Amino acid sequence: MSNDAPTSAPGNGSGQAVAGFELVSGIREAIVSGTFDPRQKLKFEELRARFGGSMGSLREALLQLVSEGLVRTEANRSFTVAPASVADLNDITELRLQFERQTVTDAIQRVGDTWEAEIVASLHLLVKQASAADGGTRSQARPVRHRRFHHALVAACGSPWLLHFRGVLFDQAERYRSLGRLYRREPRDVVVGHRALADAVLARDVALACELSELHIRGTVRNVMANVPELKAAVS
Amino acid sequence: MSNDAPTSAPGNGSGQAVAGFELVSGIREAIVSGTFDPRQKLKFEELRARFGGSMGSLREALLQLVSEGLVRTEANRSFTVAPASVADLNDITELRLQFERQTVTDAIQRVGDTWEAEIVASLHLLVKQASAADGGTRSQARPVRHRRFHHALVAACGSPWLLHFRGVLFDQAERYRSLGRLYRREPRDVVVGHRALADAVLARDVALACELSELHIRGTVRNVMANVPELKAAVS
DNA sequence: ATTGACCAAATTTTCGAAAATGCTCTGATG
DNA sequence: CATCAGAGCATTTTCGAAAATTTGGTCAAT
Repeated sequence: MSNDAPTSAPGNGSGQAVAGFELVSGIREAIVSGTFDPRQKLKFEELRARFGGSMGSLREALLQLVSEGLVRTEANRSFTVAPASVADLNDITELRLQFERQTVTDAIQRVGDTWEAEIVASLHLLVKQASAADGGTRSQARPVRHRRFHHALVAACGSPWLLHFRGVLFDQAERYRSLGRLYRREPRDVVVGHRALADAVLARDVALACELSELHIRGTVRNVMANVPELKAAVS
Repeated sequence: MSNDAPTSAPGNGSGQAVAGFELVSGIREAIVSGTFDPRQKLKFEELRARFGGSMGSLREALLQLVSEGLVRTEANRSFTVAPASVADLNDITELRLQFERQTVTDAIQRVGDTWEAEIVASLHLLVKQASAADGGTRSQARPVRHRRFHHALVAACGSPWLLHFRGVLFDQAERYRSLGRLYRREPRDVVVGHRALADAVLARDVALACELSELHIRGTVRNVMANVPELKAAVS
């Protein structure tokens, strides 16, 4: 989906990259974008045909995705795509609201030049690519830039671990977001909402930033719920 | 250290086990207990001598530990033990306090028979083994039972993801706890504190349970800070 | 008709060697 | 004297085959 540093938990050093990168992002992309259905069994043979890699590499990639929560496995049994459900989405959403509030508030209270610059820069990239009707590159780069922008907003937050957890949930949400995009006709306007959010943060308006954040998150959820047929009825 | 289901992120199904279990817990134990120092380089050759396993298995185990935050790695570079620092401990502690409050409060508000039973049972195991001077089994089973008890207290909480994050931090804290035990002469009294906590939860006393929780966590931290020489001065 | 055991096929897990990559020491050059 | 390039060494990463485990089906017994 778009991790520059896959599932690194923060101790207090910097993030890290892990081998088999292409594989991981490839499979993640397939899961997130709905190419593989929830609960589907992931056979090594198939994966190997679609993406390259040997047994070991594939195994590592899948294990990585397990730790991200996109794939499930029991000992000596096969790997399956993690199920998606309304209950799960609700859980993720409520926590996201909480974490986003906390990190944004913290981040705003710690001023920083490079931090502001990164917000402006990532926003620029996001809107620029939203306006370009360049379909090919768009579908690929879109989640990456979206992720980067939202990360920039809260990156100055003082707690590496809270930042990490926020990131995990953001990625999980990306899966549901992507599901929503799949069933939608006209693309939502990503520019105005994000620009307002950035302005609020740069203006150090905590209350406004929190409110816009909540609106943003809830809006996404509402959209997904309305557009994805499987989730309307699906329980488990 | 004591995961029954290593680093499984919760979607909404159940937890999962992953292969190479012995290896993972073995290395984790070595890191948590301080056999391997923070920032130490983990050479495959050494690991292979101490624990069994082939290249691939070891690699998988280490990758697993990376996702747990106990090991670091950069692409095509070696694995190292995650650094430990005061800043990290403080971050973990603050979040733990928050998550523990939330989960305990939630759990108490959802009554449940099997839940109460599990609390009583796990507490029984914990105190029973605390009184036994059976050193051999103790050092092995201690963290497992400790973990199980604290998990039982909050297991009824409605949010799988919050429960997951709480667990991650609990395990991280176990590393620092273990560091503290290493340098301490007489063992702390684990019985009274835990029994009081259990009583408060079973009596549905939210305020008291939260307070005792906070005391418990802060007490651990204070102990670690006071007893571990490396952390007194260590910055990075 | 249902249960239990057993065999065969399919799939996963493990393994150590081969290939690739990063690291260090030496020697040469500005 | 400091810096840089190259070769040799150490370590990691990748790979596909062998071993181990699960799954599904068949047959006999209750």
